[in-house]
Amino acid sequence: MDPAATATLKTIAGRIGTSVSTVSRVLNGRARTYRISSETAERILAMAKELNFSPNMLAKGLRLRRSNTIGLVIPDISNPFFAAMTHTVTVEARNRGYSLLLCDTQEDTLREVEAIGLLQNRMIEGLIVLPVGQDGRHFEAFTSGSLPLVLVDRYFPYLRLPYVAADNVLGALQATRHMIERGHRRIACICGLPGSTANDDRVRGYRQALTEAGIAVDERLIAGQSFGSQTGYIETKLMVSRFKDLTAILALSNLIGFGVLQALSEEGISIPERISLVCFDDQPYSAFLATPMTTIRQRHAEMGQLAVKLLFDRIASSTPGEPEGIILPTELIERRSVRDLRIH
Amino acid sequence: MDPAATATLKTIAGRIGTSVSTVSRVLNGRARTYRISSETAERILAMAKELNFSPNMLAKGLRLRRSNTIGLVIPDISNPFFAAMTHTVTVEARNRGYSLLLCDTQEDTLREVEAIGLLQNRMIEGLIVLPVGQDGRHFEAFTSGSLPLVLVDRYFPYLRLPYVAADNVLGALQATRHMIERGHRRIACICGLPGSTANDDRVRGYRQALTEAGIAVDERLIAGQSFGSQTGYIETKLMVSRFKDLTAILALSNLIGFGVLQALSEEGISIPERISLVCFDDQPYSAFLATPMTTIRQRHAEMGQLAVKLLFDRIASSTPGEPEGIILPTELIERRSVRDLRIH
DNA sequence: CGGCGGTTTGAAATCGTTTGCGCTGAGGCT
DNA sequence: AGCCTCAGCGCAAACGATTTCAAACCGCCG
Repeated sequence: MDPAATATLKTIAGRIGTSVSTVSRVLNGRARTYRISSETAERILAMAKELNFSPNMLAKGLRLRRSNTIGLVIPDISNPFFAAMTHTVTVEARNRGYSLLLCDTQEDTLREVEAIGLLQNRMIEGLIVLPVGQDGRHFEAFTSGSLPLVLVDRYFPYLRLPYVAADNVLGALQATRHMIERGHRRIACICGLPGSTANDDRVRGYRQALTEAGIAVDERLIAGQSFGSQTGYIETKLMVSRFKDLTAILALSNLIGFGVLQALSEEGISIPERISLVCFDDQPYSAFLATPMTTIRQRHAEMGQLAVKLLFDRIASSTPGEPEGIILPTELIERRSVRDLRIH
Repeated sequence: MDPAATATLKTIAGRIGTSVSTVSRVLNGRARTYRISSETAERILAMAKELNFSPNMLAKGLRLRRSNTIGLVIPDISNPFFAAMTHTVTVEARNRGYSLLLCDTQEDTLREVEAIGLLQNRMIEGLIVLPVGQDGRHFEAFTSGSLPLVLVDRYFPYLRLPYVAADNVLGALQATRHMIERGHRRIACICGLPGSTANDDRVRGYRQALTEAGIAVDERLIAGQSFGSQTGYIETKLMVSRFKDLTAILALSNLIGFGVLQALSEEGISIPERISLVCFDDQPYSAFLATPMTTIRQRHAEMGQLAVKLLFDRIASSTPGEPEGIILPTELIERRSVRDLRIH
């Protein structure tokens, strides 16, 4: 019924009356170089097709010490930003004949460490990690280049590892300047995971924009501990009740943005009339929101493609070379969630 | 520096001065049953820890004929509906000690077939597929139960295979009835991939609701060929220009909904004043759209969990038993995108 | 007729694990 | 003394593929 499940080199060899070596050589297209008679070769090919043979990748991987597999470790696939990245990575990997082992760490460093260990046992040839980002010690082992690794979105400046990330400082600068130019002075910054470059760079951009405009940074206006929507919700509730003079919010992720939206809507605060808002991560729905959202676009498709390219470059060349860090510019997508305070 | 990469049973055996068999047995916790002296066992354990040993899963899989891996085949991870599903599947798989091989078929049956073949070579122990759904012939081989498979979201009624899906007929019924009850008679249905149960059942529900209300089904009001946003965009443009008496649209997916939104916004048609809209798939952003969207919620988290449960039940029990089909009810989430024509 | 060269193929080792079976030596029983 | 039992472990064969080394066969030359 299904000999496919069990057809092996030996099966073919047995039926043809030849040895496994010959079969292997023919099936790997080495018939010529090993001078297998074309008659034998054809019979083997025919039989392989008939039995619907395809090689056991485990055995192959064991022998060849390579598995044709790469690993992808990601904090949370249900986040559309990560999902988009995953999409391009799977497709690119497939195009190169590689399979993809996926781990979702749920934004938990411990699970991240576990996942990476697990993947290594599976003899993956390369690893793309979107790290949780607070702690990077478990990546030190990779600086030797034993297993190609590329970091995406968040990275560790003190580790010599290739990465591709968005220019988070620039993004926050663009967002904050945009609001300042429109007359905003009291701007809250609702943050993600402290310690991650994605967060800290954004906060730095925010501070810088304020400072260069001669506005004192009010530390109480900087709050938040994670990239989830709860952070946005809670911090917004607190902010609007505490600081009546607040006119704008910078949300450091799309999920945080949701929380802000929810809280503002519950409080009956309208955007942008009472509070202006800029969110990180442009999304398909951003334009269709009640107030079309002004956002900072990160080029996630390009990030994914670059990560794959970087990774396969390293897989291909045995000499790793200098690890590159690629920073992609961000872009401000202006819609209607920022009010111009100068008019009126 | 990193002996981890190369530590093997042999390494440990060599250092301790014992045989690999003993090491294997101890490391598998079989010390007692094989009567290994506790002294030897402890030395082995200690050495394993020291060398940071962890077994080569390829070799293990080859020998044991099981890889501790399952496969997930999905049309498009960047679609939030699928992303949410993927999230629960990865997490559940991990909780059971399994890894996850992921394939994105880009809604292409050919790639789907390829992907499934590839995964089988990797000796996966089970497979969850969200099929493209038009053609299911390549699933026939699985009805024998050789490799546990569960279908999600779309399925094939003529194949005896376990599946978990939403009650699409019900969903469309709920949506269409909702609109009819509010006085709508001319309701367009913008469809996804014809031939897939997800699409066809929804269309059936739409027809049924119309029929039971005594409204003649106008075939020209049923259009669309794919679940993507372009379908929504194009068909909406055509519909509104052709049928001036149209008062409502049923969009059979969240992506189609985006297209509808875009087209309507370009045409300057307001929701729900001129046109009412109900979309399949409730999303986090649905409530925050310009017009909070009335949607049909499918319980994707439950679907993912059930799929995993079904799959592991089949993996665990060698006797497959009757394949179960599980249909999850849908739920209408009423917001404000449907106008009540009876008032006013 | 021995050896050589070219052609076609096979045997066997290897990758890292697991596991059925059997070996060895000590002690006890008759 | 002979035999059995049992603790404690090792040998070797798998799993399915790749690859090195060399064998077998042929014709042909000297």
